Amino acid sequence: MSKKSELLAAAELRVRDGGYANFSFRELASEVGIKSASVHYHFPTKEDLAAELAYQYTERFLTSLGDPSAYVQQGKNPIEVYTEHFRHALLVDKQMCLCGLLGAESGSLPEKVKHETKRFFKRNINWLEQAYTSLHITNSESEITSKAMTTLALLEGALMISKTLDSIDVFEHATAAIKGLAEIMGETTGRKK
Amino acid sequence: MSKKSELLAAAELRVRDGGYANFSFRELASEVGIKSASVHYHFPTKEDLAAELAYQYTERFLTSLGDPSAYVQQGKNPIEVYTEHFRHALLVDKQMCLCGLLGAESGSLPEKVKHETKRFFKRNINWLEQAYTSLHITNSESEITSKAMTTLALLEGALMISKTLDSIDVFEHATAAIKGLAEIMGETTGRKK
DNA sequence: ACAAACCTATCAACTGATAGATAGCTTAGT
DNA sequence: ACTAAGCTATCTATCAGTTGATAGGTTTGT
Repeated sequence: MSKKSELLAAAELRVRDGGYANFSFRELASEVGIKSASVHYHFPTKEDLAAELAYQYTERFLTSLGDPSAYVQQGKNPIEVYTEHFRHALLVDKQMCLCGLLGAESGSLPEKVKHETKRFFKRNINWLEQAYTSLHITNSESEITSKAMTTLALLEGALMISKTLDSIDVFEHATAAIKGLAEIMGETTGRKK
Repeated sequence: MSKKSELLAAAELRVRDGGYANFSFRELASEVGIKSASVHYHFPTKEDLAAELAYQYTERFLTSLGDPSAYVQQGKNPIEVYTEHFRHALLVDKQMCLCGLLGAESGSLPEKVKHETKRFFKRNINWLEQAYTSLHITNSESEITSKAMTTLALLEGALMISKTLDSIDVFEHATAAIKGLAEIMGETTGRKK
């Protein structure tokens, strides 16, 4: 692994724990065994480093997710695959979603970093829309968008609260609610039961 | 307003924008017109200041919410009252929920601050449980807990994402889903349709 | 010869925190 | 009524530490 990617890995741990302010060039440098001035060779400014971190995090996340419709063809539910990624963050990584944390701080984030954070959410909503479309349970596009956004918001919120309370309860209830989303929304949006 | 509460007000704006690291004693001091050393008179350490901020935020939030069952008696839905509080943060304050942000950072927060943040969430879940109980739509206690946790997670997540994307869309879809929660959960938990 | 990857040394700025002084108010003792 | 003691809220001055960033030099591989 190159020093550059070692730096990003070290930064990721810190940002997912405490946000943008929770890492310094000196810390990262000493962790990977170089000097702080050398970090500036790879990343001109702190803003650049964090922006690239968020960019690569997004790419890795989406690559790992793969193609939503492929899961359906295998008889798997892509939404369950998606929730498993968040469960992994909570139980294995024991860390926040990088962009969940950056998003919360977005009000005081450098422009490039905020831009990459937005990109993460847009891409994720898009993936979830494709997933719900592939499941072809509901018809209207607005219902699909609604489910996609609700799913993402629920997972980000549940991850944050479960991590804070040191208990998986909120997360488990949230994912149970997502499983019910398919039947739910059809009932309340438009059609009255 | 006393200097102490002015300091807390100034700190709140900054923390709700960028988290624990986004305020300094000097900034607060100069904003309220005293010197940074004097801030230590009111709050021995930064940790103490942030902990008191989170404590008072929680008290103010719950006081403002009032008694959930009282709304039911007035023919109002306390869950809608609750979601309005979050909508106010998004559209009027244009800020995060203080504890939503601190919760995201909880991995690197001083102990006292993390404790107060946990307290916020526990109290809010409790309030929502009372609210869903007062509505007596569903019966089982675990269904009520599930709805309470899901509602909170959804609102915290939706607020964060809507703020980041600079669009109310995610928030609107999330609150619509909460309105559907009553009918939803009964369908999916236990009873099969 | 050249460039990528690193170094040393240093900068100005900012951080939380402390020590010690002061002015003004309140209270208790006589 | 006067004073001594103590509290509240602020100040000046300063500390040691950290921060992101820069200029310019060195090493290493091709």
